[in-house]
Amino acid sequence: MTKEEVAQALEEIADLLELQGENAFRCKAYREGARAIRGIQIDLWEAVEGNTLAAVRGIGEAISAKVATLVRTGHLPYLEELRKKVPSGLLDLRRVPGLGPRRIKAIYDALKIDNLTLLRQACESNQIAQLPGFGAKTQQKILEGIPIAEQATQRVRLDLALPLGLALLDRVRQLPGVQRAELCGSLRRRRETAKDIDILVSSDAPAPIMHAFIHLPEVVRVTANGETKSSIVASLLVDEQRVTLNADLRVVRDAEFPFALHYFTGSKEHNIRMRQRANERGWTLNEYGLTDGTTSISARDEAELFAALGMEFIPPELREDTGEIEAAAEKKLPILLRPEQIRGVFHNHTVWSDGTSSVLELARTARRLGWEYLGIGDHSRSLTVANGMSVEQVREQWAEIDALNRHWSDFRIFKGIECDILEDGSLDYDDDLLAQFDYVVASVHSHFQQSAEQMTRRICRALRHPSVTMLGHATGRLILRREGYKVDLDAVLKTAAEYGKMIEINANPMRLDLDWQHCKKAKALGIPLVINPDAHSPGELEYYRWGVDVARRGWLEAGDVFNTLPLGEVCERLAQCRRR
DNA sequence: GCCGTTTTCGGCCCGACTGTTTTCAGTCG
Repeated sequence: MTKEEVAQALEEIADLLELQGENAFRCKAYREGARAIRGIQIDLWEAVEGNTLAAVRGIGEAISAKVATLVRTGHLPYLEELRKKVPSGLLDLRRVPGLGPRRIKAIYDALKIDNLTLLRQACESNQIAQLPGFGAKTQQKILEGIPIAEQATQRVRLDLALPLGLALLDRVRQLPGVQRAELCGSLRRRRETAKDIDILVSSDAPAPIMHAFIHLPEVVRVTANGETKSSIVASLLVDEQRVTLNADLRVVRDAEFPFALHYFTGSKEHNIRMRQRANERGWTLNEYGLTDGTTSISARDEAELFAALGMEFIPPELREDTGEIEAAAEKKLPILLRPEQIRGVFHNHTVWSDGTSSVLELARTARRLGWEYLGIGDHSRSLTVANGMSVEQVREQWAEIDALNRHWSDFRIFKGIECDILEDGSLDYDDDLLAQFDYVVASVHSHFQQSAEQMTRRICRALRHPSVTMLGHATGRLILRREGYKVDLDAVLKTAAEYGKMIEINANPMRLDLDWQHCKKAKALGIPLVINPDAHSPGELEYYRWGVDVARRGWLEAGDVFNTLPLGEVCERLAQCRRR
């Protein structure tokens, strides 16, 4: 049992106790326990055997005993008993925004509703609004939240799906008889979420490959098994989280591979336009080839396929029919940003607020990544839940960074802040202090439910502040979990352009915010984008790669992204921003 | 369930918001 699995078991206990109406602090204690388990530095097995678990803050006698049982046996009778008492569907209801444990329990006790389908029916027949403590508005909110909850159970975030896809691809590539193999579909295009994994293989002998595929160790169920196509349900631990997804394998002959690769990569909209283009030239394009009915055009790879239609190679990330076909025909596609062009990042958290490591630990990792600079942007004072920094702490942190900066001549730590944009668009410290940071990331962390007008006015006001350098996570969305706040992003972009402000691509795979669609708009307005991992630990600095994917989908080139600049130019530009 | 120079019982972060109420419960961050 991994720490993560133990932590998830404790969280499940918390969820189930909550749904039973258990004392909220008792539930919270299990959540704290889960957090503590995730945070312990030593090996879990050693901690259990050495009997040191109960000494960890947040873990007492009861939880350490349960963890010991879990680690030693892989089971926990207490949890299994709880599961029997609480219908499993109630956990799905927790995904509905605005539905917490108490309302779920109330709904279940009154109407025996234990799944999303029954919940929708009850809303539609006006039964929820009749319950004490509920009303028409609550019922409407629940009804609107059900699709979000359903979606959350169907799609999987890219950062979880891609490792599973790559693991399967790696297995497939090892199989005898496989000539070429690639991931296709939304994973290849690097969409934010995936609903399945598509793998394409070329081979002259599909049968043994099919057989091997459905017997891979990751397979938990076989849903289809034909001569050239098989479907499975695959499962893998990714970052200690269990990820389960459908996966399809298609086998074609090697001459067909480029056409099939293009076809199965999509998007559907892109493919339709490509087939239209082929038709205009008297050709037919499908997954097996490009032909005029009598002769077929051969292509060794996708580039030759595009060339046959008079186009540049279109990188998979651009294949959304948002202008890439026309640009490729005119040979005007952008030269997309590459991960190795990133030279540093801003907006990262340390133990000064809610991060897990010191400034020094983050800086060491940044240097190992080959970067020239690292920006620290801890939380500002209002965000007490994230241990936001007081003015005194800000000054202490500056002293620490100044001291560290004396160690390196080829590396620089910038003194930044992730400053809360308060309810009215003012900032969280006075102007004098703000002016002394190397840069300021301004972010919204409160009053999410303001009207679009209020929120837009609020963010635009913050952007006009002379000390603000860049806007953090522009919409606050959490992928598959929470919609962003209502805001007129076009107006925000316009203001950013007008006042010379940058906009962050928050590369945390749960956020990816600014999204790729708006990156394109920002680029058109000449707004510099900044890829920020929003790291809360050294390992999370690597999140920047997900931000590069967003940038690529947003047509960004190195010149559009601020943190591709070398240290000297970054210093100059930040100084310029402060003088304005 | 956890914790302890307010301590072994009685707190536990808390303010804002929404929708439901007519003073408050539930949810969220």
